[in-house]
Formats: sequence, structure tokens, C-alpha cells
Amino acid sequence: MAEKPAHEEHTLVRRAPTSAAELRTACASCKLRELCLTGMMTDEELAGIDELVETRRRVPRGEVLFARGDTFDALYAVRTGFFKTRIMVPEGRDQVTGFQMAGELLGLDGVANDEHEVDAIALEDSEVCTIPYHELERLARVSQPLQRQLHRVMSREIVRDHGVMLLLGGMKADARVAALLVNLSRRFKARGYAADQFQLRATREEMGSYLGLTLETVSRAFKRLQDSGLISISGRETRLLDLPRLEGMTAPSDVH
Amino acid sequence: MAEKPAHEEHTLVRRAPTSAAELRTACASCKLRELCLTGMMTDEELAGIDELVETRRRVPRGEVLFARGDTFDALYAVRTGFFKTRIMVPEGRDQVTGFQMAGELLGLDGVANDEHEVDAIALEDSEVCTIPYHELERLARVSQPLQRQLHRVMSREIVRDHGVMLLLGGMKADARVAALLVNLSRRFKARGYAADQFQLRATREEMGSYLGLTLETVSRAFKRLQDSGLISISGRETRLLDLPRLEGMTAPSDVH
DNA sequence: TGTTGGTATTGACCAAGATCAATCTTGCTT
DNA sequence: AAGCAAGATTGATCTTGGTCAATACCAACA
Repeated sequence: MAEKPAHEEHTLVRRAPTSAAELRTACASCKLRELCLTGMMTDEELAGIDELVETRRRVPRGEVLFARGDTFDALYAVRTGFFKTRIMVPEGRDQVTGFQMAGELLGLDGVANDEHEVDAIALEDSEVCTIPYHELERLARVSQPLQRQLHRVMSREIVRDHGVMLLLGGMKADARVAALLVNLSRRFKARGYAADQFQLRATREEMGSYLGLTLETVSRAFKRLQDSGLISISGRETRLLDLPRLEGMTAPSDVH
Repeated sequence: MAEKPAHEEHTLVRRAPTSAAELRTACASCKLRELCLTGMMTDEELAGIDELVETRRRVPRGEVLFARGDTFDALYAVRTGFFKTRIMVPEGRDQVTGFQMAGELLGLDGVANDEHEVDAIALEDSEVCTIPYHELERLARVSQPLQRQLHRVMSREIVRDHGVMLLLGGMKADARVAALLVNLSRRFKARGYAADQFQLRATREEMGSYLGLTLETVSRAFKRLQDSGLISISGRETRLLDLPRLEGMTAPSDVH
């Protein structure tokens, strides 16, 4: 996973000339908008937002979109592809804090201290919309629906993290893995993809890091789920054979 | 811990008549304001905010400030006291998602879906400021500094949750307990209290639930920390004898 | 086509922490 | 002051998942 040479390209790529036609496909015409920042906004309200998205940017697989310590000045909306965010802890292993797919927002952690707190890395060739943050705040002062939506998105991130805390705090290995699969499934479904079949972009190690497990335990959990006929896996291709039962597993155990 | 009769009082208490003199002690004169929502704002900016805080409300120990499912219409700033938030999972044990002390904000999780996602419970007799959320949004559209601060506070919550995920994902029992103590210490210090001596309001069970451990393990971890001379405890009174070493322990272990 | 490096599986062993259970404290209530 | 209940401590097992290590798989590439 070559992550070294990517980072310097930032400014280069960000301002790369884009055809006018391409730029026209901003929020107003974006298929993902109801998942993204402008959800719930009427067409008139959207009209003024069109120029919000400065430009798009390609992020090849393995490359860093932003890194911890980078000064924060923009959010990124995933247009296509798949990302992970992670925290590098000095002297130790890093930890994955989340996976992001099309229509989801990256970078909200940077608002707190004007610098990013995590690294964001593409797990497959991806494309993001760059949303200049000061511009966004300015518009959010003008447009109440946009303000509303921004706050909702931030709050949703908080709620999501609570879910992960629940998972890490109380669930057993198999339940954690099942919870991740169910979660991905729901998100794919919300985007119009199949709920019961998708590509797993993360490695065992990345999933383990996210779930608070070792890669071996993740591997064994997958095996157990397979043996009980709940899922089937070949390569990256993952199939959820019994979604209801998988969902049933994700109830936190009686621990504590 | 009697949590039953509290809840119905909500509306009663919220609108309880407050003396005009008391109401004057709003954000502008609040000693906690630099920690709270209006931090970084100049006095002129604050002038218009004075009437933001609708009223204050007492919450006796053990009582519920808001519960999961309550419709969300206000944030609460802790003025004095100590709270926990928890998620009740049906059929199972609940999990503590955070502890909140004076100057900290409660209820941000409610923005996402217009209803609260967690229960907030006072761990000691407390007092909160009620901040009507629509009013806050309105003001945030007018005042850029307030908008800024609101976003920062939300982002900080996200970053904080990442810290907990790190803790739950990778640290051993003793390190988790040490991390909690260090965290409380820093927050007390930021509020002008002693960094190395304070009252632990949470029970072993509550701390365990927050840390993803059983109460027995928390108890044993405390013992080990005491035996190594890092802390001393008598009743609720907790003393941190070697803060640097405690901080040193909180590095996530090499697990995973 | 074979080599290589990253990824995944599988097994044997071990340790941290959960579980079960028996006191011991502490703070309230009457 | 006595009695009680909630909380805390401590000990004896048991289980889960971490650790170490060997091997298998698979795609990119020379």
C-alpha cells in the first residue's frame, strides 16, 4: 500500500483545471445530494449553492486525501469510491476510526482545532468533492436548510460514534464482525446498491483495527459466520445469506 | 439510584418561574463561558446573546435530564454538577457513553433526528442552562463567532469520541482506567480545580460500562494503580500521586 | 511461468479479563 | 443506634481472544 508520494500532490491536484462542463455537475445535479450536505433542500435553495463545490479531485487507491496535522480548510464529500480514516498513535499501532463511502462526508474532525485529527486514505480509486469550509459556513448563515443539514450531519457523526463505542465496549468478536457487515449493507442499500452482496474493500487487518480485534480473530469470525451459513465469501466478494439473523447477532452480549 | 419519578417533571421545572435577577446571570456573565458555547466571543457580540439561555434548571442526583426518545428542542449546558449519558440497549445491559461536568454541553446527539438518542442522568445534584435549539440556530446565523463556536463544540465531541474508540479498541484494563483518571484530571484543571485531587462521582459499574470493562476489573485496576503508588483512594476522594506516569500508561498497548 | 510481496487461513498455546460467589464497607433510613 | 441496601473488594475458575508461527492464496510483474 504505497502511501508515501501522494501527499505533496494536494495543492497541485486540488486546483487542477477542470472543464467547465464538469464543474456544472455540482450539488444541484448530484445524484447523491440527499445523502450529502444539501439533502432536504428545495431546488430554489439549491440554486445558490451550486458554486459551493470548488472542484473535484481524484484519489487513487492507497493515497492520502488528508493527513493528521494538515491545516483544515475544506470538507470532502465522497463521490465515488471508499475511504478509511485512522488515527496514528505514536510508537504504536494505528486505529481505523471509520469507513466512508459515496455520499458521505470526510473531515468534520478538523473543525475543532483547524487541523485534521485523522488520516483519510482511499481504499480504492475514488473521487471527492472539495467543499471549502469557510464558504460553507458563509452559506449556512444565509440558508437555514443548509445550516440545518450541516448540523444534522455533524450530529449523525456523533451518534454513529456512539454506535461504535457500543460495539467496542460490549460485543463479542462474531457480533462485531456481523455488525460491521450489517452496517455496510444498510449503507450500500441506502445508495441503491444490493444490500446482500458487495465488495469488501478493507483488509482483515483494517477491519480488525476498526473493530478492536486482531486480524486472526476477524478471519476466524468470518469462518464461523460462513460455517453457520450466514455469509459466503470469495475473495473480496461478500454475500449476506441471512441478513435478519445477522442483525439479530448484533445485540450486545450480556457482558458487564 | 431512584430514576423513576424524575422524568415527568420536565416541563414543570423547565418553565418554573425564575427571578429576574437570576436570569441576568446569562452567558455574558457566566464564569464558564470560555468553555461553553460563547467562548471566544467579544463582549459586544455577547450582548445580543444574553437572552439565549431561557432558564436554568436544577437536576437532583439520580434524576433524568432527558431520555432517549424525548423530542429534542434544547441543548443543556452543565452549570454545576456531574452527569453521565448512557444508551439503553433493549434486552441487555446499558452502556455509558460519556461523563459531563460544568461548562460542558449535553444533547448534541439529538440534532440528528430531532430526538435524543441517549439518556442523561445527574450523578450529583446539578444545575443546567437550557438553550433552546432553534433560538441558538437563529443566533448562529447572525453571529459568525457563535456559529464558529457551535461547530467547534460539535467537532470536539466527534474528536472526543475518537479518543474513546481508541481506548476501547486497543488499551488494556489498567491503561483504560488511567486514561479516564487523566482525562477527568485535565477537565477539572481546565475549570480551575485541582488536577490531582477530586471526587469520583461514578461508581465502578458506571466507569466499567464507559470503559468496556466489568466492575470487578475496574476495582482490581484501581488496586494495582494504588499498589504501584500512582493513585490513592479513600471513598470517592481520589488523589493522583504521579500524573506523568499515569499519562505515560495511556499509550495504547501493542495489541493488534 | 515463476517469483515476490501482501493478504488470509489455520493451529497450538497463553494471558487478560469475564464470570460466579462470598464477604466487607459505607451511607441511609427509621 | 440498628438495620439495610448499594457499592466495593477479593478470590477461584473459565472463556475469549491475543500471540506466535507455519502455510496457503493470489495478483502483479519480470
